[in-house]
Amino acid sequence: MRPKGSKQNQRQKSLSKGELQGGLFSGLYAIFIELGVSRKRLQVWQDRFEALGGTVLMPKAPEFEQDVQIIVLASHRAAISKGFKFPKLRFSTKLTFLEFKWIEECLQSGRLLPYEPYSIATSEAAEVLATKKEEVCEHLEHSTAARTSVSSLTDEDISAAPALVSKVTDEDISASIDLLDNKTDDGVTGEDESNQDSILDDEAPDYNKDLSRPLLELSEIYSNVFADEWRSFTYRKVANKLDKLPYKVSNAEELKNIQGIGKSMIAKVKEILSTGQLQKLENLKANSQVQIMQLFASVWGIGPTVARKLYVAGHRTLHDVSGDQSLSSMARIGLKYHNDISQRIPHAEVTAAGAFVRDVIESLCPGAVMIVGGSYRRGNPTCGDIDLVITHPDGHSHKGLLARLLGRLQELEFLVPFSSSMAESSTHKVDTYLGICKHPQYPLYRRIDFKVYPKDSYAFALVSFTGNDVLNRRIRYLARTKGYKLSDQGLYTRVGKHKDAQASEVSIPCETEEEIFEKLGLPYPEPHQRNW
DNA sequence: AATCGACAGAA
DNA sequence: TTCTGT
DNA sequence: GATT
Ligand SMILES: O=c1ccn([C@H]2C[C@H](O)[C@@H](COP(=O)(O)OP(=O)(O)OP(=O)(O)O)O2)c(=O)[nH]1
Ligand SMILES: [Mg+2]
Repeated sequence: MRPKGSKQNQRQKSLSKGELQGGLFSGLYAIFIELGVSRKRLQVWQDRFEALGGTVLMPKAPEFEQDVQIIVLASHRAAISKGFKFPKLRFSTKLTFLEFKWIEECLQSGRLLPYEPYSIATSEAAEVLATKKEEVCEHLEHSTAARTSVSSLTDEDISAAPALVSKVTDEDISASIDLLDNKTDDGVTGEDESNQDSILDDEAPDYNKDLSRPLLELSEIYSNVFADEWRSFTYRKVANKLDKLPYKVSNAEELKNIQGIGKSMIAKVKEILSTGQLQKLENLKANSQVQIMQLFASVWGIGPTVARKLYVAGHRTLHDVSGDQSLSSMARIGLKYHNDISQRIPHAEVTAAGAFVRDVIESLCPGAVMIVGGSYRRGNPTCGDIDLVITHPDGHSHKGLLARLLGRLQELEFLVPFSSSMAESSTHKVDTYLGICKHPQYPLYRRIDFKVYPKDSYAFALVSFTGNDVLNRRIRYLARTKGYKLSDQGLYTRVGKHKDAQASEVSIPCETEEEIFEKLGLPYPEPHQRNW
């Protein structure tokens, strides 16, 4: 559904055959000659070529069933004779030799450009016919990994210009309560509810929305359409950063010294500043495949892979999709409640939902602790979903609690029946349930997450579930560089020096969030300061 | 060219 | 494993 | 995409 996590590192696609019609490159076959360009760059082009309907063939001896036109992309003429073995084809296959520049500009403009200014004259016959075959290299390989830019939009010159960041020092609103303290209270204890939607965020950095919005949109497209999670992630990080600046950026050069913002981003900011938009983004948004895939991927349970699969299968609307039998149960529910789920949840409603669940927990398991985490705990005015973290101070009563809780909530018709992990058992330390709920006094169905942890993991779980995701990834990365492994269940030391290495079965105990940040050498950030 | 968090759950 | 999700 |  959404971008967020970086999912797997490697491959993702491996969808079936050539498309029908629809994609920018649908029906086209191309061979990329990896000479004169970095592998990474090549990979980017191939991925996008396929993402938009094209089929990538291997340089060595491709074979086809029909007469098809094949485009051979290379950096220059010499690369062709050196890196391309003219295949002996059984059918008359037309080969068109083009410079990489062609696909680069096609991608940039979002249109299928004519071959003309890009064709490469080959010494041999421009067309090669043959009568032999080699091996089939349909495209079952597809390795995918990290990629790099392709951009090259407006130039990006840079000059010097200081401009410091600074920031917004805020004071907290919420108190941090970390289990252990309550206990005697009246059963289930809540926590910092920065009550009454009075979350007056100190600063209202709306200064650079016009800059961050387009970048965020690009982030979504890179994730949903191109499955390029890393690129998507950095676009999102930069967008967040711009949102937090306490001043309005009027000159892209001001961003030069901010870490995490490189020349490509500066160039884009520059373009937005001068033209009011990003041509690259506008082109993508104008592409129907992009629009449709984004729509599909906006459904909870549908990611870039399935979105593309559905598109290739010929689906063009959510109604089409709803009839597809291949949908996972999660996607089915995501589709059913798509309209409601798409709505943001007001702070007050999250508070009410939390209270509702808290009461049920209390009746089921006195003494249990529940905290509403996620963006709610960070004090955001609206939330995308409801995140609940549950544990029990006695160290064992949490076991089996989730199943009972879910059962009860369904009886009360708060939870929509949906077998996620309903069947408890759980082989892990953490019981997780992702589902849909509706508070009796509110009209819309909402996404809700439950996570039940043993008390020893509670502080870690709280940090993890409070996020945001960028913070989680950053501090975990930091932990790794310091010889630790941080997760939502503990902080572990790594055996072998720095690189690789693993283990440490036992976590370094931490009772509070403060302890965790302290051990990482970080100043403690209040929940509302964790919107990294 | 390598790295960019760590994990749960469904299929 | 792959995909999607947190 | 950014950083090392
Ligand atoms: O990819 C992710 C997504 C989430 N989380 C953690 C941090 C996050 O704060 C928490 C809850 O996730 P959610 O997706 O609900 O994000 P949120 O921060 O609550 O934002 P919102 O729900 O408003 O979209 O889980 C991650 O570590 N990685
Ligand atoms: Mg949330």
